[in-house]
Formats: sequence, C-alpha cells, structure tokens
Amino acid sequence: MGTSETDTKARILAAAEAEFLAGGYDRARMQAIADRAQINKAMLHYHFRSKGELFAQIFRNKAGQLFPKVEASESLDGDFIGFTCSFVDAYFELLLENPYLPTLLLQVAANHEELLGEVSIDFPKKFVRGFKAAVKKKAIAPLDPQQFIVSIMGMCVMPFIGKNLIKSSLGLSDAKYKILLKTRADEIKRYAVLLLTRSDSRENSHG
Amino acid sequence: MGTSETDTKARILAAAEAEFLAGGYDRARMQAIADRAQINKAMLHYHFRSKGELFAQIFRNKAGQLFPKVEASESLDGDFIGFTCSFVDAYFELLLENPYLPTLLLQVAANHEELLGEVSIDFPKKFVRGFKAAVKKKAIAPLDPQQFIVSIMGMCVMPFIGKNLIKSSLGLSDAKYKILLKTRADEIKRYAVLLLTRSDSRENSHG
DNA sequence: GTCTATATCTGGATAGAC
DNA sequence: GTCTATCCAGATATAGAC
Repeated sequence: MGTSETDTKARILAAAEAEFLAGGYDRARMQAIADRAQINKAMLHYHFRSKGELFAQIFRNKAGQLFPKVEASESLDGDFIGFTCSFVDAYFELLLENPYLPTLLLQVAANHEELLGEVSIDFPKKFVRGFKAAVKKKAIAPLDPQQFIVSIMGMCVMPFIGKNLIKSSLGLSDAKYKILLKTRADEIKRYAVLLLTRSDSRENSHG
Repeated sequence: MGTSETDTKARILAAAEAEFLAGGYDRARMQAIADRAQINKAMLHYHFRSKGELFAQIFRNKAGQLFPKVEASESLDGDFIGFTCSFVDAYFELLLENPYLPTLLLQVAANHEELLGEVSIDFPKKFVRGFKAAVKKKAIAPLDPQQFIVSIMGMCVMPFIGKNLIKSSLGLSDAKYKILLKTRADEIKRYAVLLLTRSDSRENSHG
C-alpha cells in the first residue's frame, strides 16, 4: 500500500506541533505547516479534515503525553515539603523542555474551552488534598492550599510566558535571562520551603 | 466644523479598546469595533489608517495611562517591606480594574515587540535597586532581587491570565474564584513579608 | 464626516487529474 | 497518496457619492 503514509502523517504532526507551539492557533498557517512538512496544503486536508481537527489532535497528543509526567511526581507519603520540592522540579523541567507550552495552554483555556474539557488536569486537586492533610498533621504552615498552588504555578510559568517582557523590563541579555532560568527552580523551592516551614513561630504581623 | 468628530473618535477608541482587550489583536475584528462604536468600517479607516495603527494608539494610550499608576507607588524611603506591600496592592488593584491587561501585554511582548519598545516599564528596575539597597542595610533577607520581582509578578498575574485553567483544574465555581481573587493580594503580601523577613535565622537547609 | 459598494488580499478547503 | 489548480469565505482596506 501507499508509499510512506505513516511517515508523512508523522511529519505533518511534527510540523503542525512546531507551528502551533510557535505562535498559537490563530497565528499558525496551514501553508506554513505544509512547508515544514515538505508537502502541500492539499495533503494536510487529506490526512486531517481541517485546521481545527489537526490542532485538536496535536493538543490531545501533547496533553496526554506531558501531563502524566507531572502527575508522576506523586507519592504523597510522608514529607509534604519534600513532595512539593520534587513537584516543582518535575513541573519546571517540563517547562524547560517545552517552553511554549504554557502560552499555548493558556490560549486553549481562553479560546478553546471545549478542548480543555477533554483532558484531565488533576494534579492541582491532588496537591491541595495532600496540602490539607499535611496541615492537619501540623507538618506545614496552615496556608491556603489553593492560593499556594496558584502561586507555585505562577512563579514557574512566569519566565516562560513573559520572556520578552522580563528581558526588556529588567534589561536582561539572553545570557542573563538564561541564568535566571537555570537558577529559578531552586529559587522557587527555596521560597516554598520558607513558606511551608514557618508555622507556629508567628501568626500575623501585618493587617 | 464637523458634526461630532471628536465624539466619534472617542467612541471608536473606546470600542477598539474593548475589542482588543477582549481577544487580543488577532481575534479582534474591525467590523466588531465598528459595531461597538455604532458606525461602519469605512469610518474606522477614515479616522485611523489601519488596524495596526488603531491598535498601536490604543496600546500607547493604555500603557501611558496605567503604568504610571504602578510607578506612583514609589517612595523607596525607609521600610522596604512596607514598600513591597504597597507595591503589591497597587499592582493588584490595577489588575482587578483591568483583568485583560496582562494577557494583552504578554501578547504584545510576544508578537509586537516594536510596540513594547515604545513604552518604558521601569518599575522592575527600580524595585531591584531598592531591593539591593535594603539588603545592603540588612533590612531584608538577601534574596535575588530579579527572581523576587519575577515571582511577585507571576503570583499577581497568574489568576488573571489563567482564570479558566485555574477554575477548571481546581474545580472552582465563579463564586469561589471570586473569593480567591478577593483574598489574593493579602496572600501575596503575606508571602512577601515571610520571605523578606527571614534572613539570618537559617542559611540553606536544602540543596 | 458619513455612508454604500467594491476592491483586494489572505488563508482555509475542495475538485479532479495522475 | 500526491499533486495542481481553483474555489470560497472572511477580513482589511479603498473609491466615490452625498
């Protein structure tokens, strides 16, 4: 049968992924995808009905492949602070390998909610559960778990979604920015430890 | 002279602002702007040469009007922790009033770098300077200032750019999300105080 | 200054030959 | 399965009357 059907399909998927990740759905061009895959537009529509269909498959692919990597940082066994640190490590490593992912995910959440519904992102809820249990055991400070996980995500994600903004507003060279990235996971873990550790020593000294 | 030229122009600007803020440059439609302003497309091009031109003016407007509000939280006088708290308050209040702003700004930074160059965002640099001075005076913990400001921005901005994602992944209703927003500034300030306070007590107990 | 009508351009999708 | 050629819709932009 066909010459290299499966190969072509694979090339298309790779090309589409690159194109969609680079600029998001709206800025992606079918022509550009075709060029990347070294075929012509007609072939795209032969293998995938439409741009939306192609995007959906890419997204499901990526999501199903990447989210489990974060979930896998499980084992809510004993040490919740240790768990948090390894979570940050896993999460940040994922971002380093897929720097365009957060922007894309936010775009999907904003403009393609139906796709977001298809994938299940349950590590935040899981994290919150573990957090509450640890608080009950007085192992960590009694902070708001939801606020905390939002903070962790925000701190991790910010340098990726705001790369240009950060570089420009802090006047960072590419090299300096790279250093900031390289040391960031440790910095976030440092914050997390400090915040989770401090529990009884003082209550609230600030209205 | 003309009937209501200035009024029309103002209506266009308001309409365009709403449209651009809602979905960003790419998703904005000239027809939609015309509808909002209760005129027709031709008038848009009469008053503003092109979509890009219109967008640029809106952006310059907004930027010139909003960034100073954050800068104004100045007075790096004595208490840097107090300064940080009032900065967070000012920053977050701005976001509450303009929830779509961060997403738009990030899009501009990513896709219209030339526009970003036109506006001067200098509160991050200023913050870093104040931070270093305070560290030298041993008034706060010796953290990395750049990492710290990126963290603050990330924590503030996350609930706005990731509204849908947060709601869905944490299973929050509109009401619950609203509460999260309402209490968030205080939470961030709490973090900031904790992080900046802890200086000598311990050094590094985590690789 | 404001309108209707239309030109133009871009990009997604299809037809049909091979 | 792959190509060329074409269609078609949507969106920006312009022409020209009033």
